[in-house]
Amino acid sequence: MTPAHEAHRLFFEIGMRERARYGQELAALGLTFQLAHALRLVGDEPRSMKELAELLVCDASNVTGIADRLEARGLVERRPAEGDRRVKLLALTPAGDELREQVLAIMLEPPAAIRSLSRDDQVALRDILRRAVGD
Amino acid sequence: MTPAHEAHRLFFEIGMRERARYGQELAALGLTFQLAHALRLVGDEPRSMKELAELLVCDASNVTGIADRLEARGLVERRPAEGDRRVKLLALTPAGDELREQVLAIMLEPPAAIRSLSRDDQVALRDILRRAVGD
DNA sequence: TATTGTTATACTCTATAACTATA
DNA sequence: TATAGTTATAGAGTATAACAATA
Repeated sequence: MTPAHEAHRLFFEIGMRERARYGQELAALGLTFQLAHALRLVGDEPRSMKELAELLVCDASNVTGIADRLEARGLVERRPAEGDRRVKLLALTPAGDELREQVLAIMLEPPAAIRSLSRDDQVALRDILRRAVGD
Repeated sequence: MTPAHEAHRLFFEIGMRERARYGQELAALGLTFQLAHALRLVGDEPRSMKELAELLVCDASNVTGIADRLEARGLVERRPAEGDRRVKLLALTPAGDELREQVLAIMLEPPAAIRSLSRDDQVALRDILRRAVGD
């Protein structure tokens, strides 16, 4: 097994653990991954439904339901856009903004596997991953 | 942003890209991630439904449907287990074994981000990830 | 009584296609 | 005609609860 293959295997293993961790923690907030992800994206700035579909990499028809579920919980609201009456913008409510902060805390928390590394290893890992994504 | 946080962000980014890549490639084989994952796990050795549920980290009731879909496509078969007539073992058919090989080729292929690294970086990444998962 | 697998039910995520109201 | 959003529909993944067969 090459170093690249073994690195990938370990990468995948850590990723699966993470998926389980934040899945559980988001569920404790009553959120699925998709809803949490949408909440993150809407929070950066108000988004049209179409924009959100592109950011979520899903068909536009799904965004109706995602927005419905977020809106039903009072986390976002649909607003008319200026200049084009077809467009609706999704914007966070105060409650949505508050919950989004908790989502960010969960999603941005480094995995235990990374936290367990020495400071030097964390820096080396960051530098290698920067090169990997082509910085 | 700490090195651990940035490493996590980059890690997550590579993971999302990978998810999209193998999602597409598995779809070309007519498989979802869950079905492909189940096929991988069954292939190592015949598994009882309960075992498979544990390995997939899902409720046992889901495995009935997963097994149904794989069986409908002739990829696995249910076999009686010896010694306990409640238990059914899932085993690969020859067609399932063949498709599983293609699944493994897709899932074990290192991400482009890792392949693009120098040999030294690949080795360093592997070693750091080994330490991260606690080897 | 407890366990294995199944069924029934319900919710979410996903895509495609058809529809509406705008542009 | 084309686009933004919706609705209808269908399949897959998920969980809970109730059930049959077996232990």
